[in-house]
This record gives sequence, C-alpha cells and structure tokens, in this order.
Amino acid sequence: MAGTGFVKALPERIRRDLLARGQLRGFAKGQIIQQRGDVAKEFWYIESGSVQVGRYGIDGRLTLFALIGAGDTFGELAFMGEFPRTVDAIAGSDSRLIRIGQSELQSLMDSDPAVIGLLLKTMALTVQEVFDLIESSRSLSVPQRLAVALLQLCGDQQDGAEIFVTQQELADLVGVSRISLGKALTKLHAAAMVEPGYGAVTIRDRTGLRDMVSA
Amino acid sequence: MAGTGFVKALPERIRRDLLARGQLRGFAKGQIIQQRGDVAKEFWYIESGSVQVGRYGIDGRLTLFALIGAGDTFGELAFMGEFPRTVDAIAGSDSRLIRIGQSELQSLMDSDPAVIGLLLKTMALTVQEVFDLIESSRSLSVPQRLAVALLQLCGDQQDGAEIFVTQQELADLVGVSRISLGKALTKLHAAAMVEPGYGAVTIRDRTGLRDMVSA
DNA sequence: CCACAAATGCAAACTAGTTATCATTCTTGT
DNA sequence: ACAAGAATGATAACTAGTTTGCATTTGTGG
Repeated sequence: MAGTGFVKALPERIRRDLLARGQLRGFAKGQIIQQRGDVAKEFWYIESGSVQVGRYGIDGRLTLFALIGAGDTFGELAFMGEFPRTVDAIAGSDSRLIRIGQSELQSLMDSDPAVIGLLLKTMALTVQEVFDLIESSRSLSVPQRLAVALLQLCGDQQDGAEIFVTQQELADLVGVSRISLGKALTKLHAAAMVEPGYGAVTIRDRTGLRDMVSA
Repeated sequence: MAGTGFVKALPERIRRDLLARGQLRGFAKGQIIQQRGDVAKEFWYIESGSVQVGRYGIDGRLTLFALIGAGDTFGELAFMGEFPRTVDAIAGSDSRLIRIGQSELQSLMDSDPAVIGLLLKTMALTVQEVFDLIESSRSLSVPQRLAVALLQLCGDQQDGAEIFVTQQELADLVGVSRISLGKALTKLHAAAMVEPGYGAVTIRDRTGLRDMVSA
C-alpha cells in the first residue's frame, strides 16, 4: 500500500508508453534497491517479483510498511516530494523492475495534463490507507490484523490462492513477534480460514477473514 | 501532522490572497467540523483555536491522528483526492476557521503554477510523517512516544511553554490508556522534563525530551 | 461560595505480547 | 542421499499495558 498505486490507475495507452520508456533492471532476492538517505532520482514499477518496503531500525528491527508485487509502484513519494529516501526497499525474490526517472515522468505529464490530478489523488489515497493502518494497529487484535494483511496480500485472487511469504515477514508487516504471529496463524487455521505452509500461506476462506475484522 | 502542511508553505503574498478569499467560520469547543463519509467540498485553515483530527471507532474509542492549531490546515486529503471524508474533525476549543473551497483553490492554482508542485510535495511529506508514526508506535516505549507527541505539540516554542491538552487527549493521540499515559507523564516529570498541570503540560526541557527518543 | 463536572492519581487483578531457548520439519545444493 | 540452512512449532518466564474501581484535586457556573 505504500506504493500500490499510481501506474495502475493510468489509462492503458499511457501506461504502456511510460513503461516502454523506462529501463528494465533485474534484482536478485535480498538485493537492496534503495536505502534511506539516498537521493530519489527515480521511482520503480514492478514488472515481476516482489519487494519489501520498510525500515531497518538501528537495533536491527525491521518495520515493514508493505509487501508489494507485480504491477505495483514504489518510490514515488520521495521522488515527487524531492526529498531523500525515507524507506528501504529490498527485493523479496528475484525481480524485474522498471526504472522511471524525471525525463520519463515529464514526458508523461506533457502527454496528458490529467496525470497530475491522478498523482494527487493516488497520493491522498495512500495517506488514508496509512491512517487505516494506524487505526487498525490500535484497535484490532493480532489475528484480526493478520487477517487484514493476508487479505491485502492476496489481492483479488480466489480462495485457494497461495501467498508466498514467511511468518517472519508477516510478523514484521503486522508489527509483532514471530511467536505471536505464529499463534495468530494457528487460530486462523483452527477456524479453517487459512492453511499454513513452509514459506507460504494458502487462503481458504476470504469471507471468513473479512468477517473477523468487521464483526 | 495530518494536515499541518501546505498553506504554511505558500509564499506570503499568495497565502494572504488565498485566506482573504476564504470564508471565516466560528466553531464552539466540541463542535463537529467534519465527519467520516461527508462529501469533501472544502478544506480548512485554522486561524485560531485547535482541532482534533481522528476517528471515533464503533466502540466509542477515539484514535487521534493529530492535534493541530493556528496556522495549520486540514481536510486537504479528501478534498484533493475527491473522496468522502475519512476522518472526523472536532473543535478542541472555541476556534475560528477559514473555509477554502474549489473556486478559491482554483484561482490560487491559476495565479501560480508552482502551487501544484507544492501540493504534491507537502502531501508526500505527510505520508512520510505517518510512516514515522507507525514506526515509532512499533519501536518506542510509551514515555518515548509521549515525548515525541509533546515535542510536536509545542512546535518551536521555548522551554516553559504551556501546552493545553488533557491526559486523555494525549492518550488518544499516543494510542494508550489514560492510566499508562499518566505513568509515562510521571516519568517525564521525575526527569524534570515536563510539569503536569490541570488540562495542561508545561515543557521544561526540550533537549531532554529529544534525547530520550534518539538515545 | 458551593455544588457539580472535569481532570488527575492510585492500586490491584488481569491479559496480550515479548524474549529466550530448543526441537522439529522442510528445502536445496552438491 | 545427505548435510546445511531456513522456516516453523512449542514452552516458560517475564513485562508492558489494560481494565476496573475509587479517591482526590481543580475549575466553573449559578
């Protein structure tokens, strides 16, 4: 969610055009894509693979803001805001990204003035999503927050979808220890909503997950 | 921080012009300024007084995102994003606000094309600040988070500044119970950094507060 | 100035989540 | 097939924060 936006929202024709202009770059699993403090000369579109967006604390703790995948973009914020990177991004698996720099964006904005409005809108939406995150972390239990995270990760896939993510990653995303996350996952499993695997979770009952949160 | 931005960043001449065009409206303490779901036809500039920006949960719990005051703006997000209000705003004291609608903003953007860039920048900055919030709520103790909140509330005032805020409000802002907040405040008091009062907190040692967080 | 409301202080029982440690299971590379 | 590494499971002691209930202090309006 820290960057799920923008490019997806573009009209098809323009999107293709923009992506065609960008440069394709490969990143191996675990490779650092950007670090806090870097100058933001570009943003990235994920063609394939996955990316962890978050912050490594001084103590080594990791705070994940989002686990994103193909079709998502990230890095727009520092880029648009013209300030140094404030989050780290690491390839969660071998990935192919498209780099979009100032010139590519400029030509996009020239080709369609409505793009700026889109940018504003998606950015505003991002803020709201982050507010949701804060609120949920204050008022929901760990199993509930896990349900939210899983729903977000599986996107609009059907029941039976397998999400490739470790419990440690989920823990960093939800903001709890791996132990607590394991317990929460066990609860969801007991309720037949998910099926834990090795480095993966299978979604069994999306509706159930959704109900946990609202009800 | 959910809306500390934007108007402050405008060049003096343009700012005055914009504010002169808006309509002045008074709100009594406790009065609702906007509610979740409302259509966002405007945003607000705080001329005097204070505003609580947050969400009332179904269970009556309050999640405060920001306590803001004179010179701050709020409501830009839903307004710019063209979606319904996602936060509630309530006057924290008797306040005078300036309402800025579509026409006023339009004439501002016409008068200076750089305004759009400013908007993008401050919005991007807001997202980063919210990320900070999330990270701090995950990695800092309650006294540390309280220190952060107090520093933010006192802005750039000198030591000795009195902040008019109840412990309950601080608790809703920091995201803990009133009891935990009271204990945290006692700790800061013991360290001679703050002086608790009735509906107020006096800042005694800004540097000390800052050091608690970084060190 | 007195009564009432608002804000704070305090204590005890409870709960959710953390840290630490170790065992087990699964995957992969050789 | 086997060793090494990665991921999960499980247990126990511990800690921070919550909830509940009540007492005390402070401010305010009649």
